[in-house]
Amino acid sequence: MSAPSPSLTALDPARLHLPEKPALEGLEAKWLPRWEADGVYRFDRSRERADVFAIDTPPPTVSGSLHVGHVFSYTHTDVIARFHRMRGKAVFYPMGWDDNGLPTERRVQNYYGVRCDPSLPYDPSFKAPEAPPKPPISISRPNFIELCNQLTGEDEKAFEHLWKSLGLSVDWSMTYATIGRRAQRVSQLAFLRLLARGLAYQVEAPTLWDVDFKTAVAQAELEDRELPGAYHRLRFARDGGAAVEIETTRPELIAACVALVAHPDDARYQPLFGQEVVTPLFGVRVPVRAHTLADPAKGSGIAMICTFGDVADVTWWRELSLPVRAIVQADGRLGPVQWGTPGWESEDAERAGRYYAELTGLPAAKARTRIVDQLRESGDLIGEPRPITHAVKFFEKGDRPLEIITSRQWFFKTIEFREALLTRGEELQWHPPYMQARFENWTHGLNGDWCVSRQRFFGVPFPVWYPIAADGRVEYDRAIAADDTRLPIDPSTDLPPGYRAEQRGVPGGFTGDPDVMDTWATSSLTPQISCGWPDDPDLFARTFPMDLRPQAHDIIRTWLFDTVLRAELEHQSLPWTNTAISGWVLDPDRKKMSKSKGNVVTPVGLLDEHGSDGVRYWAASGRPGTDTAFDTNQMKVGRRLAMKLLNASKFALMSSQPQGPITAEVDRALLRSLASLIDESTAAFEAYDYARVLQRTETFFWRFCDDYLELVKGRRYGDHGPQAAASANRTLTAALSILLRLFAPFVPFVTEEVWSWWKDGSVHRAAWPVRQEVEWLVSGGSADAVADEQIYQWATTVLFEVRKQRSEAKQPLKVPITLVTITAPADDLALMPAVEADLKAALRVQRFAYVPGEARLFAVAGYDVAPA
RNA sequence: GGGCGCUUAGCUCAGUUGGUUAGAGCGCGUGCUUCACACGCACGAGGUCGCAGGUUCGACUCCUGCAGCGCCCA
Repeated sequence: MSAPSPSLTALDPARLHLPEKPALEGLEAKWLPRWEADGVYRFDRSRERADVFAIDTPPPTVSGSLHVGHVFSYTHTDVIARFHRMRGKAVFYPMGWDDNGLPTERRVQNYYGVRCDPSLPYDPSFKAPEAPPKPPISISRPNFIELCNQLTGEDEKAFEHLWKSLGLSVDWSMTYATIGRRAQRVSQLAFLRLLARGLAYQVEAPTLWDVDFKTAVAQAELEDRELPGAYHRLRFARDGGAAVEIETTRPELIAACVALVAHPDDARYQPLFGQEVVTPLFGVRVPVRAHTLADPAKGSGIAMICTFGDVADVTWWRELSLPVRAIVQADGRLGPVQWGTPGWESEDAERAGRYYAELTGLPAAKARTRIVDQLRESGDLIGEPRPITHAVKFFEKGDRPLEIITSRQWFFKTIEFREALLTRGEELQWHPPYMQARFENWTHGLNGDWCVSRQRFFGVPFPVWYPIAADGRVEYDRAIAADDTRLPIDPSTDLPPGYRAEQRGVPGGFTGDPDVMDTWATSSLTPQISCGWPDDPDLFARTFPMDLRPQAHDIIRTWLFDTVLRAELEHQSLPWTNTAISGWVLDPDRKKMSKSKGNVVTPVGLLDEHGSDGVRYWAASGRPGTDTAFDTNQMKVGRRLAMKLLNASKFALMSSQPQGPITAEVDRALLRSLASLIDESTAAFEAYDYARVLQRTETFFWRFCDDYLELVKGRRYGDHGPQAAASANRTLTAALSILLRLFAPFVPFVTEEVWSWWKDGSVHRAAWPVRQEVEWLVSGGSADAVADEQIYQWATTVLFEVRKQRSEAKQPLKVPITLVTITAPADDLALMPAVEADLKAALRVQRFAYVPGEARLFAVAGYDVAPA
């Protein structure tokens, strides 16, 4: 890493090696191994916190497919990382793999044709079948986890290959996996610390439940899906009064009804509050209650409360202190009920049992169909069901609507930190700023603590056991925590302190917690995992809180929120000071690209076809937060830019002697405008607006090629003497040095290639350009600067006017123009002497003549067409 | 239902505190093998800036309403 110095823009002729014919092909293969061998992106952990730029890289789910969206957003991060590295920061840029959880389990099941059965013992000789058998074979949990590790290992290789090909400047020596030993240790330790402080707790409570995966899910994993349904109008009998009619979309839950509810201000139902009604079919007496959450405009304005049909039921149940009458089981089927026993009292238990027997064991959807027939037959269905479309809550990866099941689950306290989290959201610097609203929306809308246990297999286990009482009852409220010096542990194989192996699962012994943590319970600790908490306090002090969290906007409610929460709980601080939110990649129809839509493009082929620099160019032109259309055209443009860089650089360097003081007005003007570009680019980068830097630099570069290079061509070849050439040559080398460094974060391969022709060391470790580099070369006050700028502007005007006429006359450039007569104000004409020689050469004009006048007129006398 | 964002040339997008005639690239058209580059060069055509009001000497830009698209939340 070099500091800005005059040598950066200087040329050592002895060092220069120009290729005959520069090419883009093979640059990735040439530079990737060299960067790795030279440790160009290695983090220097001797640097103090103030000199470190720490990035909390999103660990991709390796079981997901490689996606062009990955390429898009990870390029943004890399561009920022490279900028800060060039500015002299020690960039802390590790990569992680997020491989635990459902996506991996699903993939392993399908890939190998296996199912996990935790009751089976480990089979050390088990080998995965060649082809997935049907039906799937059952294997033990340890065997299943082996397959998970095997497959994720392969997936990680594919991801690493992609990232490297893309040119991410990650320090690959710091890679972690969220299922790795260190990540397990950190998440178990963090859990135990929350447990000790009472911030982690377990409770038997209604929990969102996926009936296919048979696991609890968190609020953050919900999504609404529009589904056809129907309102069923039902009759509830009332002693000595007219029946009450309610409307419900879930009549199969009548047996789970514990009350009716209406709005306290609803005059229609006010007389009923406190009275009892009787459920249809099952004859259960339930109270009519008042609650503001009941919507008078919805249905008949009075609803049945079941335990539990939806999240509103949970609220009513809790706030109105209602009993539990649960019928839906973990598998989504209606469970058996003994009518007439305590909790299941009925006016007519025999009749209730008869109806219910036909429903027992049916999945909810089938039970609904059946009960509608029963209701029709009993006369309790008023009219026919009215079809509607309504939003139903699903697990985002699930296939059937969620149920709400009462079960024992671990929770992290979240709700009581709502205000603190909102404050953190204000402290965090959002790029773009409006994304903070997503965070606030979500945080305001939280309706419960974070359920972190999952009834899955491939994940981080809870490091606790429970004693088994003499009567065989598991004593959940006496959890035995693991010794935090021994982490990570697996309670299904490791022993709790003071117990022997043969005491597992027997009265007087113990049992391990069977669940694993929500994948986000580990992923929310990526700052702690990568920064060395708590085992490497030295590294932690140099990197935490980190500088940047890049991520996509769709996981603000999960990854970003959870990470802010964990840092607040453990460190009472933000985990990072900035977050850069990237948009999505949209297909040409402006739909989000996703696997399920089948419009995904595999990125590896793109890199081969357009070159890494070309693909990066497209990605980097997408501003933070902005969805960007997938556009191979832009990749081609990027590739063209890279090619142009090769060729223009060759020109700038090929006849670069002599070098000398910068004396020409246009040279000074060019360099001064480059100084402005440096200022603007640096400011934009500091504001995370990398796309602006690329766009401005590209525009400058193209003008540089089309106007400046053409203008000085004759002069630099010595047509006007060595001093004039020396000025042009020094300008060309300086401008090239600065432009290469401005482009380096975006197109790292081609800039490194060109840099290597004439400079030592990597351009990616070279100092980011500063205005001072120009000022070392160009003297003169602001009056000179204005005059030089006018001359440059005038030169480009003449260039344009004469080119236009040559184009209209359809004359090739090799045919000289005999005479151009310029009519213009005297002020303009006074600028000509400074650029006349350059213009004559660039435009092939034999002679200029000048006529003072009001309007600008450029008259081409004729072309000196050589006789055929 | 609440919130956020977007709407500028055929396409993809710039347009920083309101200020001459609204820009670029791609695509298109017409030419050009010009000794860095045909993965090139020159030139050209193409837009009443989503709609309707308002503020202002002046609005793509600020305000209000509406519409369409997308996303977040309930």
